[in-house]
Amino acid sequence: MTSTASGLAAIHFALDRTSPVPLYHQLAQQLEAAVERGVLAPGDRLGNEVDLSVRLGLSRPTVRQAIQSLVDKGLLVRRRGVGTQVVHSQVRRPLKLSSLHDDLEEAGQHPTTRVLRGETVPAPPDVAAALGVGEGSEVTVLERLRCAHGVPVAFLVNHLPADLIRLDTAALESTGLYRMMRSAGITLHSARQSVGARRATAEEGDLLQEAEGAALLTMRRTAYDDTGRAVEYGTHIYRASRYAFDFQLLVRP
Amino acid sequence: MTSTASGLAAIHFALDRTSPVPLYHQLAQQLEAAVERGVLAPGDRLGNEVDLSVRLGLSRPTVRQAIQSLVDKGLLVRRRGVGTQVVHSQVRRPLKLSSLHDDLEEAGQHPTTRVLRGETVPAPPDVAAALGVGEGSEVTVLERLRCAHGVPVAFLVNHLPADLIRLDTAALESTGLYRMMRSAGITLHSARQSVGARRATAEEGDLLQEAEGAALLTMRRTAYDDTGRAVEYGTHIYRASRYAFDFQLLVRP
DNA sequence: GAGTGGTCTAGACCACTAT
DNA sequence: TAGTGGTCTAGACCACTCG
Repeated sequence: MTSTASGLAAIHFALDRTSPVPLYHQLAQQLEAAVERGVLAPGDRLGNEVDLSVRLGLSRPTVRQAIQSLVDKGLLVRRRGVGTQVVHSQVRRPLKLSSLHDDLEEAGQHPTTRVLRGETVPAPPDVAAALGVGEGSEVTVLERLRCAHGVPVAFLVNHLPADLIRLDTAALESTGLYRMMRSAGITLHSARQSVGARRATAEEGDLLQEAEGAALLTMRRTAYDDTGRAVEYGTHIYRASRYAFDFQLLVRP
Repeated sequence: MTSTASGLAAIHFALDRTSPVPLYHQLAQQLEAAVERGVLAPGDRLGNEVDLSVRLGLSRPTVRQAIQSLVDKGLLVRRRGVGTQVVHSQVRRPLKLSSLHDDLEEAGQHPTTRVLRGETVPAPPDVAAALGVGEGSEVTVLERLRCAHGVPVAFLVNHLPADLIRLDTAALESTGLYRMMRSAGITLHSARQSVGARRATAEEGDLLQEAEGAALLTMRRTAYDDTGRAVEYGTHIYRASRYAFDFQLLVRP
């Protein structure tokens, strides 16, 4: 064990028991940071939960909880009788409730949004069905044009129960709908999505600067909060020539 | 507490300590079954981990582990100071490494597959890059036509390192590629996907019984195993008129 | 056989929510 | 204030993998 200085041995872990952040979470964050910074290289073994817990002055279950959270993220792999290893590279950002705004921002495309329409209307039948509200009850309808580098990328139509959030066009243009919902105290739980394709109508072509009949990606989504209440229904179209859904899946054992 | 017979109280849990199946997993399965059968209705509280652990003769961490696994699945929601509740309906099948074969089978569409091509060839540059193998090294290439009700739905092209599995056309036509890989001892870990759209070429139209220029859904996927090794690279096209990707996302807190 | 993760126990104290 | 989940401990034994 004197021959090689393993990656883990070189790491200094700083755990603060007075912090409100749970110990297992502090440990997980520092392990993840070590992986990001390359201190722990892909394939490196983390080895021996017991030793690690002794070294850190934590109980083994706490150390396990930290490691498990990174396994769930796909960053580490545990194998019985073998050990825990850093996963080999390619794993990053798992599929989340993807927001086009965030997607483009991460890709450095400086997205801008123009709100074309934002008002409260009686729910049409399809929207009422998707949101699980009475037909004709009040819903907020949003139509937005998302651009990157000044070029249209997507046309987004969203419907929300009218009592959920207050319409704020300025905030919508700068931060995106999901962040607004989050800061309005809505905790998203899950969403159903359907991704398809079709050809653009003449109007859609005008809007997105595509020819009539061009290929479009379509996405329909209904999002639910903790309580199972539908909080958003979106029907979006994307220029297939400029946008694709890109994501990572993790296989649950 | 005599006024209402709560759903949970009526359930008989049968835990077998001699079984190789972990106790927390047995409990999770039976709780899940109770939700599926409607014994536990959406909104029902599961309440009180401590009482439940006493009643079952389990420790609280074990009960927690069972509940946590169902929370991770999106079936239950826990809120501090409140309790644990069954999530309100709409949650089901989370996004997994989706296999078109399984998808269609679950939808009752009786899929059939015809292997159009299956051979070993030197890896072309794009395939070599995606699989992380040397250009020109041996890879297995598969071309398959997937049909439902005798009508073409998708054209699937897959590349795999040649040493991974043995080509078995019969098995491929009956069980699908992912099951074959699984039974060959390959444990999938994650995959990167990109979903887009474009218009069909004349050849693609012939193959899929669509007009030239029809909208197609496209999917590119690289799948990795435990060790981070790329085990499959697929470039698929789907008839957008007959197929859409349908899935459920869970938001991780 | 040695070393690893997987499971399980029986407690403890804390933080949050509701009333 | 009572009740809930959230965190944490200090052990124990088992199952699997590898040399």
